[in-house]
Amino acid sequence: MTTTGARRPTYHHGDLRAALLAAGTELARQGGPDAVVLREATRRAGVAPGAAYRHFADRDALLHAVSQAAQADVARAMEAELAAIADDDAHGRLRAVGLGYLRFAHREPGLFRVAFEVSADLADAANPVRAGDSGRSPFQLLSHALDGLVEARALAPDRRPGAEFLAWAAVHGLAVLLLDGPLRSLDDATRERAYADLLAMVEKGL
Amino acid sequence: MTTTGARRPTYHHGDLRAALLAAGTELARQGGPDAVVLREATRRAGVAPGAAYRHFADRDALLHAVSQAAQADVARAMEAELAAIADDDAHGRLRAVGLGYLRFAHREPGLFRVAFEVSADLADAANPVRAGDSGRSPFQLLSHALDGLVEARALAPDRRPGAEFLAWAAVHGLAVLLLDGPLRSLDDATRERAYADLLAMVEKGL
DNA sequence: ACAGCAGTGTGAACAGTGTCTACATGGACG
DNA sequence: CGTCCATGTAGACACTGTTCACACTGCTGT
Repeated sequence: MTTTGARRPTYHHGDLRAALLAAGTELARQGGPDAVVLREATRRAGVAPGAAYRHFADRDALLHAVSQAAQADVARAMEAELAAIADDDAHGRLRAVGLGYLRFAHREPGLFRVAFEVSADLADAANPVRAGDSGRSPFQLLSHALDGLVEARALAPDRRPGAEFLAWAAVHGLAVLLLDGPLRSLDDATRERAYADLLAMVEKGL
Repeated sequence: MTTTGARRPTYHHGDLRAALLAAGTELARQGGPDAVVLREATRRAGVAPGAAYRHFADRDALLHAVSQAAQADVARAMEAELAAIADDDAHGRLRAVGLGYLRFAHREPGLFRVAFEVSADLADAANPVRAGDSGRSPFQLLSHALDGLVEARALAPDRRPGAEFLAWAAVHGLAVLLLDGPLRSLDDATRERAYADLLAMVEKGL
């Protein structure tokens, strides 16, 4: 997974860039952004530290790449939840993308942090479509679900372009608070009810 | 500001603990959590690196202390907004604490990040009252404002204990998205309108 | 087929970091 | 006045990101 997609030169290593990205992703999964240590990634790829600089300008560039891959993972999780919902159930579709987002944050806290705490990347999250990467960004999925809801019910006739951000803000904020906030240790049922309550609040408040 | 309050022994340095905390806070203000570098703090205090370990067990302990101080700053900012609102204006008081929170995040992004991105601290944010520190925590202020609103209007008769978290989630999420998200560079007027919109959404959705 | 070459990985080095240890110092208190 | 414990120092260690000169490798053009 997380194949770069482009060229596959098969030089000395095979595809070091992909190997470093995979190692970085594994580190991110276990320990969040700070755990993405360049030297450790090269170690796991069985390569000297300097080799990384043939593929990434910086430790930040590696972290950036891991972050983009993690954002794609979030989007995939959202789409998976979406798959079970009928196309005309606008209410359900909004709930699904929100749930996908929140559940991913709980299931993969490290990746989630890297996806959205790496500052420069959030700016990309709302951008049209990433170059090669296939799917939509998490923000686009949420925004699209909101569009559907607005069409289905005449929910907010004067819906201004910021409404999707407000919804995202609420969902993202709950995810963060559940991640390392006062609600960290919560049993599954209560947490799931918090998801539902928040999404209801968002839908009602828009 | 940020005086520890307790003993002031005037040993070699005077009060190194406070000096380190001040230096750490300044570093946090400029560069967020990663910028809180123990050695740099000792350098600014004019002291050897090892000296810090007489007052903080860890770099993490220093960061933790800076985080608590920053949380107190957030609370102060919220209370400052609250001061201009009449006691019986429950609507206005909820808005005020939310605005204080959001405006602080924009004015002091580095401190805000340290206040709420340092994982272990968020758990404390909701706790009753911190040991020596005078005022309320940001969460308590928000929760209190919500209580007022519930009393004033029979807003949510079956208000479950999680409602304040949902409101906090929405406010916090917007703050984060505005900090290093796609809305980063936004003119002041638009940003303030986003604050108002979100708080309206929260109030309507509760 | 062979020389060249650009892409790729190596090894050693540098500065900077957190952290530990043995040692020095100086103010407080008997 | 003398002792002692809290405080600060010096130096070391392991680790990090980053850079440099160098070595290899496999494709390219003649």
